[in-house]
Amino acid sequence: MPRILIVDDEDKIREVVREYAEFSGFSVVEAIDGMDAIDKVKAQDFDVIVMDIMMPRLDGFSACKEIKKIKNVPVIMLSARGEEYDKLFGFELGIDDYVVKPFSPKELIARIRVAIKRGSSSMASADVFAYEGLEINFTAREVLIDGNKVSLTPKEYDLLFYLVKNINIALSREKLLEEVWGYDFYGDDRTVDTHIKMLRNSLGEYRNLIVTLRGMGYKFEKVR
Amino acid sequence: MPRILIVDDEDKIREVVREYAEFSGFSVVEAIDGMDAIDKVKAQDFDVIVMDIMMPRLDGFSACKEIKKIKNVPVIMLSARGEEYDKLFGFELGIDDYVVKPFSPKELIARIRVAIKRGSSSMASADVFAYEGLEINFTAREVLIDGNKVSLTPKEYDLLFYLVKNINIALSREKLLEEVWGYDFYGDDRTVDTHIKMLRNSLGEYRNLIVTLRGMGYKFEKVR
DNA sequence: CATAATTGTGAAAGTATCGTGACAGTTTAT
DNA sequence: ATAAACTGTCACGATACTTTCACAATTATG
Repeated sequence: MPRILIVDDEDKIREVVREYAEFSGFSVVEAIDGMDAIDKVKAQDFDVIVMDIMMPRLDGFSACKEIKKIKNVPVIMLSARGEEYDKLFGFELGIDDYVVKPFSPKELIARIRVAIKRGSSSMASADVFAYEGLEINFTAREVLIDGNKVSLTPKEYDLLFYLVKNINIALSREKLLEEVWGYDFYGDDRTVDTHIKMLRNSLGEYRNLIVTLRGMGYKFEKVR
Repeated sequence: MPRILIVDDEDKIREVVREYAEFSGFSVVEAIDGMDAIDKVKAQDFDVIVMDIMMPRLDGFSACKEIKKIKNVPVIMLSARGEEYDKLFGFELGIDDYVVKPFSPKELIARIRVAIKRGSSSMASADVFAYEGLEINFTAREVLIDGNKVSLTPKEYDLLFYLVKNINIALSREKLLEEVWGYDFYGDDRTVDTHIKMLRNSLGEYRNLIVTLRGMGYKFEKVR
């Protein structure tokens, strides 16, 4: 039986969702705000979290951010009508879906089903590059070396992703600056070098997948 | 920036997809039904089309059929819950993927990315010159002899690339200096000779593809 | 064949590029 | 507000590369 966590400070909302969800065959746990939700997530596993944005103590976005650090659970946000900007902001946080209040419980349940299905199928379309013990997950923005998560800085991610997306293609510093830093970056060419250096250090034993093309730039190369 | 065409008669659906897609770095064009979509496809190029099945005037399947006659664009179909059409029928029409409503925008974007990647997987293959055991890959800035990588210096690459790009064309030292070294090089003519020497050494058994034109210059010659 | 013109080549001097650590300015987290 | 993390720049040293030059080898010419 799929387990869902419903997070909202309004009793009435929780009650309605619980009713429909249980009728639809889900097991429901409630949390009253973001802090409460984080505690529950630490203690138990859920298949999906349905969370309001506006809540006392800790809002939905912040809670979502924290939760994603703990476990990768699909999160569906409940947003009040007219919170357009928030949609974009939330998507960045890894929010899977939005349901605008007032919502039809039937619709919410349908979306919960979609989220669960997607979550359990372990994301069939996960965009991943793998080579020996090196795994680069573009979707999750995650790099694993021998199963251990490597934490990269934002620029390191961006640079690595661009290099890997253009595997076996020679890339000049200018090209890299334009594509990774942006066309409006008017800094030193050698900035690339420094970040390549740090990226190589982060890649440890796989550092040599990034080859220097003297007089030209760099390239990510998959050896055979 | 990849361009996507979203075809749906419901404003709300188009709006949501547009928002997420634009945030994800896509350029979005909307069409209100199948006929509209066909007009747009005739006028512009898209990387992927997201289309509803149930629409007034011209439905998604018929529109897809027509569109495929015009251009080969990946098509993702949106089907309402319960509209369990025969998937085989759809794939026969060249439909690349199905997303069932209500969908999570995040999932749709992921599928759009996959479709684009698939579509462009037949991307311009690496720019390569090959002759017997000699392979010159311009894209990767790589030269292989019998499958083994040959490491060249920057000038050797540049010189070789220019020679090969102008295969069977006689090139004077002046021309080579101007094109490979740059118009602002004010050095000795004979510098070319030295680099030709080193390049020939690097090319090993294929050294004689570079032919000396006495009193003139050099040329890269494909025998036979 | 002798000579001049031209090209091949090795070595040495000169130059450029890259990797790196340090640091200051900035952003982000706490 | 303070600490921590990140970014961009710089300068230094090691290394790789380029250029020049002198001489050897080759080719053309009378």
